[in-house]
Amino acid sequence: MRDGMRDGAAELGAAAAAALLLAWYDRHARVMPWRTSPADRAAGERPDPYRVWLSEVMLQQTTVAAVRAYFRRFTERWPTVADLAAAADADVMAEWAGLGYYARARNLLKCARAVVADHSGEFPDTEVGLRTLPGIGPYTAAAVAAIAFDEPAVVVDGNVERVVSRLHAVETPLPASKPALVALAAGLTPQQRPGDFAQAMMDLGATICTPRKPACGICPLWSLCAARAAGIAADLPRKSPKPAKPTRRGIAYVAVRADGAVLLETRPAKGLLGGMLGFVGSDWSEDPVPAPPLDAGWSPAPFAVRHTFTHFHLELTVHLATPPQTAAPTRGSFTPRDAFRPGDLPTLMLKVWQAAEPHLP
DNA sequence: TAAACGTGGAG
DNA sequence: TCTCCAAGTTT
Repeated sequence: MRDGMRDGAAELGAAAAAALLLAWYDRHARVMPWRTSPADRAAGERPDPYRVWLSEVMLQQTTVAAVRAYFRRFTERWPTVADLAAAADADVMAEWAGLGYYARARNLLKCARAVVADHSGEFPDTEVGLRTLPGIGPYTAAAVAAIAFDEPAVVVDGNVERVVSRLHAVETPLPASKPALVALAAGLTPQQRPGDFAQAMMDLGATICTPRKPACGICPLWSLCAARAAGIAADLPRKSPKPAKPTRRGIAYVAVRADGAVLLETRPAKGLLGGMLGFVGSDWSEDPVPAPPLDAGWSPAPFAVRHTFTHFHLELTVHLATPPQTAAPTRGSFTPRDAFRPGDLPTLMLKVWQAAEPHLP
């Protein structure tokens, strides 16, 4: 059984924290293309669920600075979920190129098509309903429900984990502490303005309650923060150590015909860079197996391409060739030079192209 | 539960 | 150079 008096005190503290945070947000909310201002909402304007969803997916593990340009291009090219659902896969993957975590783009299309096919073109207006869609997990479902539909869902991202772990001085390391942090966040979440509250928590984490050197001196929750009082704010949240990254190697084959056509392939829909355009190559492993896609006078390029993924370093050797017009590759196909936009490539492949291009005849 | 899954910026 | 980290989801 829970202690009624202590619960009452905790509720008062939670209400105070939410009120302080919302007051701070009203003065300091950052302007972003996917947000409506409190003033606009007071005038009756509602956030567009499509834009809220699109921004939240783009923002998964990705900085606001990186997302801005992509959000603008996507919404200009595909203004509604129906427009996106009707887009060609290759166009969406190309537009996402460079943003990373490409499963998001694949699921983005699946989700848009599911909304059109199964939900009459309207996003479900509850956390539970949203959770059933591809690419929408616990965080995104709660965020869209709160921001677009005013549902008091408990929104917990990395910012909220940090803010809450400090506010309550939770010393258990992540990810073990996650359930406790969600419970604490639930206790803070108000019934009124849940969308603003969620965005306020995330803005606070992004601008004041930062991972390193938090600006406790100007924090609206200063007076309520247990970690600040204990002098350990900068040490929280504690995290379990991460495993070291191994180095893998591979070979990329860059073939450009005399007419300028470039050999490219669309990568398999699963796995690393899945669904993205790229150069044909070997596997990536400790001991890669060469796999030239056609008989040609391949010559090793005088450089290597290094790239680091989430869980390993990659060192690519590049082989160059200028095959005849008649060459028939076993993998990929030759793309006319004027149809090849290097910007459609994921960053690793763009690095390969930028390194190889000056060495072509 | 843990591993897979990108990238660019900050310190 | 190198580690950490950013509005996580899927398998």
